Amino acid sequence: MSPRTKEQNKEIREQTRQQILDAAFELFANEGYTHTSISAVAKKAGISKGLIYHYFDSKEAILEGIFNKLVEMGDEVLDFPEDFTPKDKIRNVLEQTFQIIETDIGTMHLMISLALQPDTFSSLKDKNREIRETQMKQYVSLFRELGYEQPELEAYRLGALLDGLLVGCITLGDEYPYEQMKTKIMEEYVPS
Amino acid sequence: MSPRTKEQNKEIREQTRQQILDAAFELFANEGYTHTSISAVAKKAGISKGLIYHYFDSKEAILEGIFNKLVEMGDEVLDFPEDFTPKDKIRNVLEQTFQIIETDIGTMHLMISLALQPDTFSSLKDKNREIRETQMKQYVSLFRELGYEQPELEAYRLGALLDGLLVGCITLGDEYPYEQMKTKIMEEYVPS
Amino acid sequence: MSPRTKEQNKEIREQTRQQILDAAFELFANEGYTHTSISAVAKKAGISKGLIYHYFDSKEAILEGIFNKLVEMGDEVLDFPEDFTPKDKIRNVLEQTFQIIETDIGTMHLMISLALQPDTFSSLKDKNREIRETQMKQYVSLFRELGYEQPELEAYRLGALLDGLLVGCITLGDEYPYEQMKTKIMEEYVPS
Amino acid sequence: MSPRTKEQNKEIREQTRQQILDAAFELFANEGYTHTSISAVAKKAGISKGLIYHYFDSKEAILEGIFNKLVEMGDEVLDFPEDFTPKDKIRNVLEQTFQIIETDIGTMHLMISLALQPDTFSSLKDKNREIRETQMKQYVSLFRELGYEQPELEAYRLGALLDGLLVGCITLGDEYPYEQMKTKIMEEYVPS
DNA sequence: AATGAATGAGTCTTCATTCAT
DNA sequence: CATGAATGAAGACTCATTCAT
Repeated sequence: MSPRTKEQNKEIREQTRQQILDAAFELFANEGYTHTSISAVAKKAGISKGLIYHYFDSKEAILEGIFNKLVEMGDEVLDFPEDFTPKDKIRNVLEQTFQIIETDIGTMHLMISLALQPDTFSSLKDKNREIRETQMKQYVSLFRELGYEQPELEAYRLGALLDGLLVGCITLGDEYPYEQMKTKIMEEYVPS
Repeated sequence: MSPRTKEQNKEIREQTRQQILDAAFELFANEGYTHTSISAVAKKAGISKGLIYHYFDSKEAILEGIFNKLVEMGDEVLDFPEDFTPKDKIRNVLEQTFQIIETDIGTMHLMISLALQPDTFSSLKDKNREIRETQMKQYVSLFRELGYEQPELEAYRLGALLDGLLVGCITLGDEYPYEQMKTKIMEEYVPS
Repeated sequence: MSPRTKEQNKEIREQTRQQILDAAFELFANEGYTHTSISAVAKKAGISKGLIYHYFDSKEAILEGIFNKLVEMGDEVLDFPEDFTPKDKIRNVLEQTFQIIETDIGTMHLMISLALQPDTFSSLKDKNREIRETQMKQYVSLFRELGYEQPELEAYRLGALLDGLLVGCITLGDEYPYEQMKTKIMEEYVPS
Repeated sequence: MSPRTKEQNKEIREQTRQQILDAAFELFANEGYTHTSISAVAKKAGISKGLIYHYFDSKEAILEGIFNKLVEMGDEVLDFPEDFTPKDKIRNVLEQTFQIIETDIGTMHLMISLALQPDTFSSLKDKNREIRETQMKQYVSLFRELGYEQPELEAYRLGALLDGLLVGCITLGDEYPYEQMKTKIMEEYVPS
């Protein structure tokens, strides 16, 4: 007799949207963006192809949706309690980063491969650049607090080391001496 | 009227093959593999579409061809005169690597993006993995010669640093403090 | 809580129906029938997509609804006071026709483009044909009253002239010497 | 052994292109542009869907191709021998126009319906407008030669009459008193 | 060795229509 | 009476690959 309430609709929308995002993320991460068809996303999400366009304007918009989620994730890394000493902070940052690499390697893989793809997606590239710069600023202020002589350069160095670690993990997988690298890096920045 | 000699034929073959490879590389690097069509490669190489299939079985085969060239390029880095001291060697390796980053950033971009693409052809992945392992072995023996305690780990560490440097250069471009990083890394491994 | 009375319902129905018709007409006229989506009509009418299907069986049915309105409009042209002389009548017909062209060019544009569209729904074509025939009959009796020798043919001639005028206005817009043509036609049929 | 000669290719290209144009024209004219799918054109032309895009950039480009042919057709009407008297000329123009209406009503139908379609195809509209203006200029010079007082207006009047005739033929078909109208118009402009 | 016409499967996207609420 | 989420068929267009010459 009566239409769904606005809240019901909102809930449905939110849920379906998330389904699409989840399905798309898994496929994009595993098969690559280009090799994933909208059909495949729809099938994985258990909905019709057409419905996807009810929620996203285009295939690229889905990607952006995913990216935004990732950005939110990344932002969490940067916050830590106020009473942390600089040393606590850097340890914390490193631990959280390792954590992400360990649990969300797929996410990181998707992010870095998108960032390095030569073609398309300039919007994503800009966003990625932004993320990196934010992160760098955090690192810089950290190294400054720690009394490093060249905090800026140190920030980039740490960034490079972590990016390289990620690249290694992705390309070599289990053959990469991840644990040892982790330990080594930790000792380098947070000598026990 | 006179048929081409076998040598002439071979020469022509080699030349055409190289034309295709060059055209494909430039397009793959600038536009991305997926966004580059065989037609475009043919046009850029100045030959017909059909002819490409006389030289390569498929689009993927062209990519492999490119990759092989890159591998050869990489191998050159690893050779140096016998009379080099270990310190000379590491300096030389670093210098050559920086050289490549500076002059062939496009090449490196293509290589790393292919290596990280989730959907990338497994054959390329294997080859890429191989390259990396070869490189690592070289690094290891170098660090061993230099008397490092954990030569293996140091090798991976250097690899990570250089990969990360590359990622930085690609994503941030001119905004990346490349020169300073270069100096810093040099001083770290080859203190003057 | 109190249910709406039947009359209220009827009123609402009529009003909503009209809203749909108005919205659809404007869009069809400006963007073309094919390029107008039901969604767009719903949005413009300020109602939901589904509701449209309570009032009309299909997109085509909306078009028919519009057409019917147009027919009614056209019928009004044909009525005039009984005490008009034949000359008054023909002047009146012409004036009203010009009036419509001036104020409702959009309407006329839609009508004629629908009438000429090859694929147009046969139901509309029949209706259109009907309209034209009715009009012709009116013209015929007018020219008969006026004592023309070939009233039938004159009717078709006038019809052609007015249709052609319309086509000119539509295709050339402001560049069409509408006012002069109007004067010329008036003088031809109603010499002052 | 050897590839097709350039001439062979050109011939093939020309022939296939024409096949597509013919098939598309027939379908566009009978079913309407929008209702005709590229698939249908391909099937009618006896070729694959993809091949169409080897010859035309888009569906609209096919339409433009057809239009250009039509324009060429129209241009022929405007040429007549130098020794014609003005009266000969106007008779000739009218006769040729009637000829086209009689033999190529489908063509005329397509042209006028495209010109009146509210949406899309501004390029076609411009071309159509151009055609009309060229025609008008011819008419004007003709009426000037014939000594009419208002050659410009007369040109538009004749244009309107012929457009209206066309509209009548299209909408009423066999029921339209075409022959009588033709005679009437001829007598009006070329009194015997 | 070389050409480019031809194929057809696959891609993203749109939209009239239905249906649960 | 009213909503808008959901469907699915259809459409324009792309492109790796094949093949006759």
